[in-house]
Amino acid sequence: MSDLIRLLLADDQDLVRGGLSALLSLEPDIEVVAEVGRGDEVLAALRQHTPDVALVDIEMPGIDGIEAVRQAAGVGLGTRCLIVTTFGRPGYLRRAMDAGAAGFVVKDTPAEQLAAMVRRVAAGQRVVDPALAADSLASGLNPLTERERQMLRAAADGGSIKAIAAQLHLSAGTVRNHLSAAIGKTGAENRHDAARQASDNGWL
Amino acid sequence: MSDLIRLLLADDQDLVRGGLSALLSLEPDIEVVAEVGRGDEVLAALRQHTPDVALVDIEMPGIDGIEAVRQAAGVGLGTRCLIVTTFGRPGYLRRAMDAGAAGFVVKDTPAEQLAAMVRRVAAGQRVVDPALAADSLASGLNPLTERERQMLRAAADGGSIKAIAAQLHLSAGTVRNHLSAAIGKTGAENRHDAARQASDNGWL
DNA sequence: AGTTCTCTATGACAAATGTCAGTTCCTCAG
DNA sequence: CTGAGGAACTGACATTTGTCATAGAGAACT
Repeated sequence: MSDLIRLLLADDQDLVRGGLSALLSLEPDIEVVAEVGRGDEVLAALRQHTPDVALVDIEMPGIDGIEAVRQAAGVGLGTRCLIVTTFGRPGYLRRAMDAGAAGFVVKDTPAEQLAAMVRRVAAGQRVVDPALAADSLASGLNPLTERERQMLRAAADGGSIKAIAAQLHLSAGTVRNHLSAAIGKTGAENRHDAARQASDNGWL
Repeated sequence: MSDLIRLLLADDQDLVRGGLSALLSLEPDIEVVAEVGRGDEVLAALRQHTPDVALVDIEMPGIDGIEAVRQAAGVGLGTRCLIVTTFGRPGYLRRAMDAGAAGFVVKDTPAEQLAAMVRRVAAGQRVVDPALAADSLASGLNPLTERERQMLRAAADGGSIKAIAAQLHLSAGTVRNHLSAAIGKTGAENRHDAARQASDNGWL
């Protein structure tokens, strides 16, 4: 067991990444060995630096942080991934853990606790925000089919049903049926409401 | 003129605030004298600590950062405010400068430049992201009336026209007319599209 | 082989929505 | 005082949207 934790930082906001780097570099037992600003740069950086822990944001250009973690878990480099995100959406937590993340914290966690969480993840423990874990269990599994998620993602841009149908190469009637199903499952009033709720739950 | 810049940090995300604090504390000529996590705590902290510069996020609970800057400018404490935000929306920049901000930067600014910007603001200069300034000029003034903005804010939650009418104590027909006007002004297809576009421009 | 689920699609119906024309009231600049 | 413009409202109209019944094709599971 090494006494120095080697860390990779992945966050698209330069100022936030730099801040976290400064914060963690204050710890004597943590060394930031690499920083990336895009999800699709994570895997290459992991291969090059083989850090002990990767701190990964979800919202990033390229691929999102959860996909990046999935890729990292697939190649078996042994890096343990800690998701750090702005939005504590229940579905995010579940998807992150399914993808092989070792931990999940939101960005309004007290700054003093971050280093402790990194150490726990490095030591092989799982770290999860307790309140968020409760939410995740309460909100249940994602009830939407893949097709319904596609419809809601397209609907979130604000276009008409005709536009969505053209975008997905389907008939307008089919789009309406899928959206109607999604509205029913989410308990929403209309497709925009449904898209918002599904997004808030991290289902898209 | 003091050789030590005394700084206030206002950001609702504890991890980001802590990171920025660590980042700026590395600079020998900058001292973080106070941190707050809500917009409505800014004014009291300014009064208590009278810092030279305040670094203020826009998205915060209580009141937003732009309103906090307006309050700060109103009482004439001499603190110069630098807005630091996630979203580089044209309307935000204009509103921030109107409120009396001394500078405006987005969170994907390179971390190494932050201290330099704080120094420039402390020295009495104005600091504005050039690309954003161009966008702001190109996008023009907010074409929406106060009433239309209210409608769009309410519509963004996804409710029906009836729900919006009840919320604002208006008849459904009036709400439809205002929304129709807003749709026309934004060139949107429907009210949800209009709400999204107005929000992206920082008009709400 | 049968069951179940998803995806696709059509047609019909009711409700919600967007548009338009026209009116009243109020405020503010000239 | 007058005119311009915004806010509020009504009624009428066409379009869009949400719902439902129905149905065939394909995949997965028993």
